[in-house]
Amino acid sequence: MSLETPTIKQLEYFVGLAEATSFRRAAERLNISQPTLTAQVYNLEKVLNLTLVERSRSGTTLTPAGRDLLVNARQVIEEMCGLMDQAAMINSGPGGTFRMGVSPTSGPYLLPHILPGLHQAYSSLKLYVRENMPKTLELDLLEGRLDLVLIPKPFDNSSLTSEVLFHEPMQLVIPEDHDLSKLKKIKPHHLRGQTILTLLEQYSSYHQTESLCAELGANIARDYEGSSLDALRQMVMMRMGLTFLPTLYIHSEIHQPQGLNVREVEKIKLYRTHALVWRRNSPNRGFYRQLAELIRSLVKTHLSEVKLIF
Amino acid sequence: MSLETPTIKQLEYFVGLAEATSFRRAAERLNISQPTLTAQVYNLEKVLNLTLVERSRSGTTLTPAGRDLLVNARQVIEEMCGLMDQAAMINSGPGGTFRMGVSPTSGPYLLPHILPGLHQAYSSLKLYVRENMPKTLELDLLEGRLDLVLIPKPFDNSSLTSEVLFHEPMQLVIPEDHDLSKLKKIKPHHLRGQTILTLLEQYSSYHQTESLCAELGANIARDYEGSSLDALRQMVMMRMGLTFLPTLYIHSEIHQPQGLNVREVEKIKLYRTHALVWRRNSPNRGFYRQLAELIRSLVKTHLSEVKLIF
DNA sequence: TTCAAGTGATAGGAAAATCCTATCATTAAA
DNA sequence: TTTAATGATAGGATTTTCCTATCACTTGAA
Repeated sequence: MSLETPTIKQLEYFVGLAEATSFRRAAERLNISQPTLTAQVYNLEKVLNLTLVERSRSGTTLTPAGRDLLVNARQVIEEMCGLMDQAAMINSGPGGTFRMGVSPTSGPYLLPHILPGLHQAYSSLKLYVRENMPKTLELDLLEGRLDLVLIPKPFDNSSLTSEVLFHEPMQLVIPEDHDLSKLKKIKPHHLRGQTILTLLEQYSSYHQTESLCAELGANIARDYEGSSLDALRQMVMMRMGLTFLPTLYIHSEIHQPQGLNVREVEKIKLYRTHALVWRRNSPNRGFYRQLAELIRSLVKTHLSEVKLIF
Repeated sequence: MSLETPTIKQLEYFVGLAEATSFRRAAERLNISQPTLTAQVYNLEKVLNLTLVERSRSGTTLTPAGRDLLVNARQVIEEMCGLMDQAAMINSGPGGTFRMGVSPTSGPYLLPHILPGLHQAYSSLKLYVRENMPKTLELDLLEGRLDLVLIPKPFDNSSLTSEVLFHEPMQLVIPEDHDLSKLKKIKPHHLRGQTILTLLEQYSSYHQTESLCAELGANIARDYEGSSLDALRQMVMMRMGLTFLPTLYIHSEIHQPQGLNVREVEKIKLYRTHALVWRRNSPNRGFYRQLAELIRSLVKTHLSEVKLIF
């Protein structure tokens, strides 16, 4: 674009004049004075270096150039109206396309229960969901590539605000023909010497599991770290060890752990804490807070049969 | 559109800020001061009633609303660029779509020889040609529905300017088996008592023919007035009378008057005068004058074999 | 911890643009 | 000839836009 562009007002005035075919009538319709209109149309002609309007003592006519540019002027105004409409849309509800990151260990098992309810509550809300490892998501959030992140705690950044959604118990998963399967109630000491499979270190559950194993005297399988819950399940079925899986995963019908047994370990409270995270100073933080509250209540109602702690 | 729209500048500033992700850098690129940018972006946000940009001490990020509206803003600017381009195009040569009216008695026989040359001279020139009766065209021109008219004189309006292009002789057309066909040279008195066919009164040649007939003692056929030169030719072939046809028509190869003879009448100078007409105060009058000159020279070179008077 | 460099926000005032009222000159129509 | 309507112009008030100087804060390096 060159040094100077016309003003939107000038275009509006020009279109108004073209429609009214008279400076005075147009000025009246546009609620401005006739000299103002004269001056602005003249300014427009000056920036474009063209004569747009043919003045006579009996009204005005467009020049050929004026007729051609009238089309363009209308298009510009049209686009501007589109922008205003869009802004109004966004204003009417919390709008815009929010980019949310989720962990692959929770997204597939949590979001299907949440998204319908969100769209019902905020019909104009658009979500773009991206799955990635929590550490990566945290960085994306900090650097503005994401607006919201839904991951298990913990995370450690002071410029981020988070709202805890709920706590999800982890349950021990063992092969059906494993010795421990015979036990109804598994006690902490049973785990001593067992091999425990975990996710990659980038996943937040890793460190939790690690300290737990250290406490119990169980070993962490260093060689095979899973990158998905499904992978962990497969590895347990192949007798590579035991693992802790989140209740939501176990509950999800698609992944009924056939050939596996699920057990609680007495006196051990292992759970992951899901949180919704955003930048501390985000202008939408008010809305994000509402969103967290809504998600919480949605989980409560839609996942009432799952043991979750709020 | 509501009461107030953003400014083009504000949109440009906003886009610049979105691209630079920092008020200072953006301000530098946009050649404005940082406080100005801050203020204008704030104004934009106020008009739209939205927060577009998330400010932090380490640069800026777009909010979801900001990202969505960035698209719209770019579109508006795009359209504005289109307008500027169009204006530049029109500026580079005489441009815009000129609406020209021609008489059906001259357009089909004259324009094919002219238009190619016009487009060669002014490559950006666009012409929209409309055929109609001269009287109608004159009104359309006066009321701004046309920019230019190419018709035979005369016409009588003081607010119109015209430039004579050339004079075109009219020639007598008679059936091959008519008595006068035997004569090599036809003299004025031969026409006494003959029936002369003319176009409708709305055509400019009518009055000329009328006064000539009165002078020679010939009769005008009141019952059958033609509305096209072809119609006149047909009527002559059906022995309904004689007529004067313009040289250009006779010359046009498509209408070689088979079965008819063309004769000049001695001492009679009947011709029609073609003129290019425009509104006296039209801003393009300078260009129209050039156009007339160009048409004249095109006719001279492309129709040199036709006897025309300049 | 300290310091330097970078961020956006703010204040105050200058410059430019926008707009208005009042008026003029010309034209078209009554 | 008069009357009403047209667009152009002058002068001045108002609003917007913009700049300089400065502040408050954060970040990252020393």
